[in-house]
Amino acid sequence: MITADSTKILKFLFEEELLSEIQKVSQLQKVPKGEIMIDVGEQVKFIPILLEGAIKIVREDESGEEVLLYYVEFGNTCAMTLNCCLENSTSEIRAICEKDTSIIMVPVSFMDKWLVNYRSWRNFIFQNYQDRLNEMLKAIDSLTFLKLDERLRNYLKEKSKVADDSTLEVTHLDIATDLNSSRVVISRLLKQMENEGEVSLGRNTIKIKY
Amino acid sequence: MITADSTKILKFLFEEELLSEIQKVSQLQKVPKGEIMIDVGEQVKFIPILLEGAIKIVREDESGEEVLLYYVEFGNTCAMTLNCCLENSTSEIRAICEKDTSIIMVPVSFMDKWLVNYRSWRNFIFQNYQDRLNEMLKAIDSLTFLKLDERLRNYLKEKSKVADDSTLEVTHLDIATDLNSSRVVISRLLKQMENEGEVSLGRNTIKIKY
DNA sequence: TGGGAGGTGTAACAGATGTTACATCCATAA
DNA sequence: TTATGGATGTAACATCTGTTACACCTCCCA
Repeated sequence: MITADSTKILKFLFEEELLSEIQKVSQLQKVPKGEIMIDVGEQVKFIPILLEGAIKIVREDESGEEVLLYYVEFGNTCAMTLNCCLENSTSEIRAICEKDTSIIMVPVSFMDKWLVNYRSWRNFIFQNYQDRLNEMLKAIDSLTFLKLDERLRNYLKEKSKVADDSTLEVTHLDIATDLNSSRVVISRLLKQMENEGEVSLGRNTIKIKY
Repeated sequence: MITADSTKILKFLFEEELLSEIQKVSQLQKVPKGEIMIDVGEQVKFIPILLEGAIKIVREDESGEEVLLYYVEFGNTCAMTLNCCLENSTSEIRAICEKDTSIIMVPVSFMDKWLVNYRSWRNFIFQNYQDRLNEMLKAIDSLTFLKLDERLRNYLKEKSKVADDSTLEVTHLDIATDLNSSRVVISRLLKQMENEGEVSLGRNTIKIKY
């Protein structure tokens, strides 16, 4: 059970009746920046809907190497997570809070009933599957068709959009991890970009110039 | 309208009543091997369900470079296509018949109604979204974490599985296109694999040895 | 029968990315 | 203040992948 106020900001997504159902059965969770919300191999038994903040979704292989898949933002849920809710399997991905974040957690058991009863719920679920598929496609495009320097540019742009700030607090190693590259390579490319006047670099900060 | 026989082989997926609805409103389409079923930028107004054969799904960028995403086989549909059915947008991908193929084409307009009325339809749709997301994840893993030689091995294995034949009819150029690489590189790697006894090569054929 | 198109083999080279090694700088805790 | 760990800069080199060029083969059609 959560307060009616929490759900009110989702009223652009769901009708009044569904909102009050959500309010009755869900829990509110606040997770601070940097914390791991869901890790690879964990069971997930709730559908997370993001009220505030942003979540970074990354994929990890057996040897511990990572790659960033996409971000989940306000009013969205993570379809990769729906996946393992429904199949009762474990998470294929890691979800890390990119900012301080509030989430509504809806028990999986309501999924099917609401699909039948609420058109807005159906729309919500399908819209999310579609968005996630499109994000995955973007990731594949980037990995397949772009050189690392272009991937880096896109990464910085995207991260700056999510943070809503043209100055990023991030280390070269962080970036290397997200792009599955190495720190030296990222430093090299960033220095090049600085020389071209695209960014200015400082300790733990990158300022993007337009 | 199609024959009842055509839908009967889907009875492991749908209940009797839904099967007869599908039969009433759908069309059967046969597409020969090699033909493009759906191309990038096309409108799609039906949900394709595969009765027979296999379909290769590839992504293309602006400059005409390609990469193979995954195969769709018997009893499945292509969630990337559902995508553009529902959004009324155009296809982000190209679907090419890998074998002679029969498809049931269900008009999009029934999608929502059946979601409400048939649990088996809901399961079908969600299972397909999940399968596609997992395929996309596999593609990302492969692109991110594997060297080209391993990607090539996986490619040959997968293609042989879909063809149900350990001898593939394929040129080095075909493979290079699917993996977004170049013919010379693929020839080089294949020759290496032949020297290691993993495959034997002939004109237009690759035989996989275990 | 001759010739062209497409498929394959191979060498030499180029460019992008990853690795290793080491220097320096900064922030902070002891 | 000093010591320590993390962040960054840079050089030298290794490796993987792509490119260009050319030879030769097979198939098929004019």
